[in-house]
Amino acid sequence: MVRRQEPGRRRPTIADIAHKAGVSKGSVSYALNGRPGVSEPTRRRILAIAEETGWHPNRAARALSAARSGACGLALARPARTLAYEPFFAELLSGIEAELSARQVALMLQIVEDVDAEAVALRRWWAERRVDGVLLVDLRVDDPRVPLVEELGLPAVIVGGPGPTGSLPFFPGGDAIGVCQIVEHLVGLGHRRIDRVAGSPEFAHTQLRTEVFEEALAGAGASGSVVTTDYSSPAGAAATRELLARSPAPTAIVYDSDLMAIAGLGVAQEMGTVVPTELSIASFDDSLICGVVRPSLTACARDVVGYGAQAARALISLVENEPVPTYVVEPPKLVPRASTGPPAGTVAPRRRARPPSPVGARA
Amino acid sequence: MVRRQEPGRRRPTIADIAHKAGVSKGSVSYALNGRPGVSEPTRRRILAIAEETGWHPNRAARALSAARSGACGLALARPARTLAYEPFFAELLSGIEAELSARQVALMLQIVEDVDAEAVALRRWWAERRVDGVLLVDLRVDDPRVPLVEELGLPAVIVGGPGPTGSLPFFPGGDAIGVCQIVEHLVGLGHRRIDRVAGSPEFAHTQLRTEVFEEALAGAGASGSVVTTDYSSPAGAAATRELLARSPAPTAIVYDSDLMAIAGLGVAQEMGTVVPTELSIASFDDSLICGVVRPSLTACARDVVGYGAQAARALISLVENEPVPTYVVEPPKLVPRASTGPPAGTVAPRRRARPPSPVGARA
DNA sequence: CTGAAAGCGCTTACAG
DNA sequence: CTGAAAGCGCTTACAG
Repeated sequence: MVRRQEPGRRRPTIADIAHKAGVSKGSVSYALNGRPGVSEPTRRRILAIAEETGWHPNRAARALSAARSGACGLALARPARTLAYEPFFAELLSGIEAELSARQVALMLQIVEDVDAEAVALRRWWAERRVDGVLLVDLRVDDPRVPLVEELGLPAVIVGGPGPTGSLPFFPGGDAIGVCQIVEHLVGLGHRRIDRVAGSPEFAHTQLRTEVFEEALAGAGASGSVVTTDYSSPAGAAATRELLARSPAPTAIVYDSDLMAIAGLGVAQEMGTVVPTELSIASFDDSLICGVVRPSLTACARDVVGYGAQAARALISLVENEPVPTYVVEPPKLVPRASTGPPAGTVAPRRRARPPSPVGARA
Repeated sequence: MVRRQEPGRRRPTIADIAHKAGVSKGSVSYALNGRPGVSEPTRRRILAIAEETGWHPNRAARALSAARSGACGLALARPARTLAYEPFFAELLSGIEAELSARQVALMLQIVEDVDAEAVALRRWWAERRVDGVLLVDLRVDDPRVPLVEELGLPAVIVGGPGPTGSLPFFPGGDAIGVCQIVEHLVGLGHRRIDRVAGSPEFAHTQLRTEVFEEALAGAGASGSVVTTDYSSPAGAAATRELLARSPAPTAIVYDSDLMAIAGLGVAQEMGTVVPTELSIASFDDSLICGVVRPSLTACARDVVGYGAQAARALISLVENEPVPTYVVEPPKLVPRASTGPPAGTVAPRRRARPPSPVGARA
């Protein structure tokens, strides 16, 4: 076979090292992988030559013989610009990336149309041996990916999953605790009519939030309804308009994402509804934006970077057949800001807005 | 050789297909790759079997024989959470990802400490044949990566580069035009003392912006100074404090990133400096945040997602030895908002702030 | 048009 | 401790 002539420098192989060291390729491989089967002096000589020639293993060759690709996959069925607009995913990716990079594991990231396309991507990665394992986010009720990875024997970890699903390790995203904290906060301020602008109902975490939301309201003697959306700003705006037009109107609205909360705040201001005097607004995820918009937004802050990092670490352990480490992330924390206050007509004292520059201390 | 027993389903290989079709592996390879050398009926039979068995090429095997990894690399010397906090990178990555995903090309992404670590990563990727090419961002003056990739013969494309560097295709990031637009806008409003809070001076695009900024000021008979930072919020805040304490104080400050502009706005508000009456603020990149902060921020909007997509496409062409497509991105566009106005004492009419919810229309 | 074979660069049992 | 060899799953010149 004749190879296409490559431009650029030639890469040394173990054959080159074996030749220089006067030993076989097998010995070189043993030495380089720290395995028994070579004498200490030989090992040192081989390592020195590898070092001085700048040898690194050809990943394709190693993957082919070791049946290990050194990559993990994440297929995401969200709009293409989600990475740019949803802080949640940028943060999650940041955490995943840090963990994988540190271990020289590559990430296959693919943005697709829908769940079915996700399954297609997973199956192809598996068939191509492109990845050693996958991260599953945005779990759906009866998600087809779960039985698929189980059938294929493809190591997988669920991130931000609502709870145990099939045999897969799952890493909860703090949705239940977060919703409780927000409702408690609002109820504590005196609200009894609290609506929620939710994300896509197809996602299991949306359903979990809804269940917890309704239970929490009932438990507190409050009421409210849930409008689901596709997470887009326009949908968040439309839902807000709809809720504010109802009678009786809610005195507080909870949003499933910062993007929608901002859109909702804009609608309220357009409609002349004063926040928080006439309407309290609370949001999820506490991205940078919550602290700088006026009024600043009360939000539930989750350690999303931590979720990503821990899930990635767990997946690596799973792939290596090591015990999956225990999940330790910061619990969600409610950050009260200027967008929530007692409902109109209440005598409870107004909280003061926080100083105007919480931003400077963040990055 | 005995393989580790893999759990899960067995993946079909071309040998399986050859066996089922009663032909040689070579014929299967030709048929599957759409090459001459097989009769049409045979080809169809082979394709049907591949389809029905769910065959996909083992990427490692293909990479090993074709000397092509099917991956591109991006090493980034920025703080670990940059992806989460700097909208520029999330948007760039979003564009790159969309383009690569569509062509089944993987992305190796690695966040490292400094330029030297970037070079180490590139060299390792090259030696491991991990990537077929790399994207170079945050180009520095006399960047060591340029001679390195040239020496290695590693296909590379510069993204957001200031201009031609070595033999590499470069994709300018609109820095010069953007700075001009901002200065023109401010000068047009009557400002004559305009300072700038810049990013890291080590980056070539920072230097380019500085040159253009100073020329533009001089050309307009205005003056001002530049303070460089590490792009962090605290640094942006500190620089603002320093500039506002000077005498004469600037009537306008230009920021190199939204993150720093927001921090600067916070400082101004803390110091009781009214924006835009006493101080105009303009920023770069126009992320979501610019439209929702109060006052909303005048910013130069660049098509960062487009930069990423085009650079990725160009890199793929380069790797495939095809002609690199022409660069066509939206030019930067100044988006005037409420944070800029005539300097105090000017009689020019105040512009009105835009309606409060430009956000709802965006996502 | 088709088959048999070599080769990509590793890993790893198996003999010496 | 060391070497020779087979094998991972492809691609591709070379003979028939």
